[in-house]
Amino acid sequence: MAKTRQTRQLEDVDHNAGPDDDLCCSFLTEASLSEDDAVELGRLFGALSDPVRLRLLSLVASQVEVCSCDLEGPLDRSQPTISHHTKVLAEVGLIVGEKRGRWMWWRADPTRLAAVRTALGG
Amino acid sequence: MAKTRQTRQLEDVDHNAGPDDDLCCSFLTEASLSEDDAVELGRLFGALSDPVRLRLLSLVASQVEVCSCDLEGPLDRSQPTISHHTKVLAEVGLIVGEKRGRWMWWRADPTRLAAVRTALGG
DNA sequence: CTGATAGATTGATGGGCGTCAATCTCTATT
DNA sequence: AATAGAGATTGACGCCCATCAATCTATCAG
Repeated sequence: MAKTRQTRQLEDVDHNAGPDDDLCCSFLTEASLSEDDAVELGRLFGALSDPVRLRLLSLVASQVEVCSCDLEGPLDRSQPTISHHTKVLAEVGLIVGEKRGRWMWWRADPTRLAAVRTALGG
Repeated sequence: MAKTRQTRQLEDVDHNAGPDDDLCCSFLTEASLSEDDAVELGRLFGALSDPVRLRLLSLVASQVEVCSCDLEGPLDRSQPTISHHTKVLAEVGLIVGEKRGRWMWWRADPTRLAAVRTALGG
């Protein structure tokens, strides 16, 4: 820490953001992000930080619905790996799955993507 | 891979995206992301996936300019750790540094943030 | 020149993540 | 009931990352 410069403590926020809450309105460029919001946002960006997951999301988002079985080929990854990535994306709400018969169908949640965009200063 | 479903190979893209190119126009929800774009975007999101870096960026972006020495306090991290995080953010172009005298001053690059937003489907 | 300070770099450590083989569960088909 | 296929789970392996102490470099004050 320096001596003659403006500083700003964050601390003491008491911000009880629920588990997977919608990061309400955190405008990254407006005020200092609360610690909890930062963790939540970080989780979202973490889910987006893997190239395979990004292409997976891109595949799902560019169609109405995509079956898990149709991801292994284009993404060139094993079945367990695909299952892992869909799980990660689903856990942060970027995609939503529905099991029909033997197949798992995935849809993108545009609301969630928009939330990320907003957090970035939409 | 399944049998009776639409598939789409990506491969053979010959996409020679430069080192730290501006991810031109990748609209996540429109077409399948190229492998190179996915790697580049992933790097950006990776830089944003750490809560400390998000708060750091938030601190910098909410002001005209912030000195490194004024980050250790609010972020509650050691000097080497702050230096590491600023480096990561600078490497993907989210912040830009300028050394003046003994101090390092950081600015956010709104263009870069906007690029991420666009890639998300702005 | 000397001492002090801001920041970068290095090395070490602990933890998390991407990947796949093997296995398990569930569903549909015969 | 038996077989086969789709997806989830587990365990293991290698790699990357966040963190800090120690050190190095550069800049200013005296």
